[in-house]
Amino acid sequence: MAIDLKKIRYFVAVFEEGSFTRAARRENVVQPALSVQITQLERELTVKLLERSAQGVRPTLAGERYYRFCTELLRSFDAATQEMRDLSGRVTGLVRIGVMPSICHGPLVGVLDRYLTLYPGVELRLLEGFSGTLADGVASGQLDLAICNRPVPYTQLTYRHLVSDRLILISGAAKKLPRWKPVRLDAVPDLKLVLPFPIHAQRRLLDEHMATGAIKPARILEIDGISASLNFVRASDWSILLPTIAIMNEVRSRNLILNPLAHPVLGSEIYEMHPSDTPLTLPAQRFVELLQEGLSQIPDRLGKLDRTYSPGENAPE
Amino acid sequence: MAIDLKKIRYFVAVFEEGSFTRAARRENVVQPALSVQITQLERELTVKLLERSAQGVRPTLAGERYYRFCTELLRSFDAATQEMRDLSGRVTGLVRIGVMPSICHGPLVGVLDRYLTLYPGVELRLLEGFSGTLADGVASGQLDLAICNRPVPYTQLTYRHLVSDRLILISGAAKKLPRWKPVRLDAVPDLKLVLPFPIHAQRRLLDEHMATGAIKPARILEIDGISASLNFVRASDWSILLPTIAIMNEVRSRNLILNPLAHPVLGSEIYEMHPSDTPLTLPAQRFVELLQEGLSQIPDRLGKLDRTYSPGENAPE
DNA sequence: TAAAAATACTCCATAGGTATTTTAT
DNA sequence: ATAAAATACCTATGGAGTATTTTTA
Repeated sequence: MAIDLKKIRYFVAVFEEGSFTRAARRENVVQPALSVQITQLERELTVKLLERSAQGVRPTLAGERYYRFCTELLRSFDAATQEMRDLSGRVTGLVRIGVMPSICHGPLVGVLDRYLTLYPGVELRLLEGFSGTLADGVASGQLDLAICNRPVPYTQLTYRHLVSDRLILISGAAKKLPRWKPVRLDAVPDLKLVLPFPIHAQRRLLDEHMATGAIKPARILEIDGISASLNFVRASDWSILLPTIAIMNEVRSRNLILNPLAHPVLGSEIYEMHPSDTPLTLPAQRFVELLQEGLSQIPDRLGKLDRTYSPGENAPE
Repeated sequence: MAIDLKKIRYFVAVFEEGSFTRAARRENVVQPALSVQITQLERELTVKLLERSAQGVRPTLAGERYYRFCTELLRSFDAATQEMRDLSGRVTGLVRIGVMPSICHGPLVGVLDRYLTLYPGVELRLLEGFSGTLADGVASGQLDLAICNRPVPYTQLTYRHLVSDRLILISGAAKKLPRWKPVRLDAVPDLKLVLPFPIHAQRRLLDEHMATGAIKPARILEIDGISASLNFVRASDWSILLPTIAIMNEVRSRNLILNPLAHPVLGSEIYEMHPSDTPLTLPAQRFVELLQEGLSQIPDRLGKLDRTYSPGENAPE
């Protein structure tokens, strides 16, 4: 009867979905449940919040206003709840994290595993995405935290540098390059390069170097998606430029040839990003710590590999 | 199971009452109900909010923090709910009003009656109190609105002047003063004056005039409470100074003698006061409108009486 | 007529009540 | 020994499910 957080959540869902039926799906209830709850809400408020039609619902002016209030309320409620959980010292609660693809492909696997066993009380929600998407997610409160390259500066977001990485040239075995030998990109003969889509910051950086002639690919292929790209490269004589962390799990793979870049040296900076007005929750802090630990081991290992192992062998058993 | 507004209200009650038992009484539920709800809340938050003892409860640090959040949440929730109700144009919802005693005694009676019949959808909560109490109530969010004299300026409160009134000398019939004849207070022989307690602004004003000799009471009696004072005055030859509005319902009473003040002229300003950051809700607005209407009629009536009726008769039938 | 929402009912989970036990001073 | 909170158990209100009707584009 009275208004409670459930009614408010339901209203937010119906508002955002523009449909009782879709909102019911999202909230894992049945459409009539929402129908009666929203009707009761409107009766309590003595005001119509939504205009119903055969195409779904559109908010009234009052509905728009109430929606803004509801999202604000839920946001501060969730924040307070998490703050209390953090105060207990036990790492529990919900944490929503966005991670850029190269890290998802590389170090995340091991970090995730350790994180989940170390903190069994945590409910983790993970989104793989590019810097722009992730920044939007964090800015809109959909994500608590994102791991990404520094994107177009949002003023309401705080960035913290985690680690500096470098791009490495990755080629299929068919490309007869000397393993581990540093290469000048403008000196690689018949360089056939797989590139990500032009929307990504990484790609724009590469474009600049192609414009100056520091990178002179013979051919270009655009594939968006690390797995797809790597699988293609593996079975061909094409190459791709990725942060070293992205292939940390494939370092031993004999059908990938890895070459550090002698020129140009292409950096890849990895940042942690969260809303400026909300400090990281405890589960989020712990995630960053574990990830940073995982990340900091990479350069060492690659460097060691670089020094120790001769052409013909990527790494030891 | 999940945290909802009910749990939050219960926690606020237990926190404020310092006791499950008292909080249960306040919330109209039974003690074990609160006990399990608060326990569930603590489990959800994974943190102890209250330290239980045989003397009741005291909050933990986390409890203090959560309480601050909860009151803030409930406040903004209630405000939003009322704002929605106002948007509907129908005058509904809860309105909590503080009113100073002289108005309670005088014009409020008729105004209340009209208000309640005009707006049957309104739930009214009324507190009689003095300026200081009322200002505290409004500042702390316990009251939506107060009708009072302008008190010590709170910065977060907005005042609006409603009407100017004057103090009038009210004496028992045993005090043989000429009815309705304006008097100089320093010329009233054997003036025995009933005064309110020194904490009130009104009293401090009178004290100043007594210090300057503008008022020279032969004797003083302190009674706090208009009804008590008037009843005593009615049956004696004592006098009291009150705003004219306070005795508007007793103007015809033969055993009260009323004399406007020729000197000193003592004003009584009546203000409406509410939190600066929250505009008046619709039911509150309507209350002020009705009250102002009721107040503005008083000076006319008294003025008319003053001119028309001779000594020996206060007013017509 | 085909969607989407509303209505009517049935059922069950859970909040709240009653009785009692535990705890701390 | 007393006062307060916790626990155990029971009851009933109300939220959610199922089936169906109503509405409108």
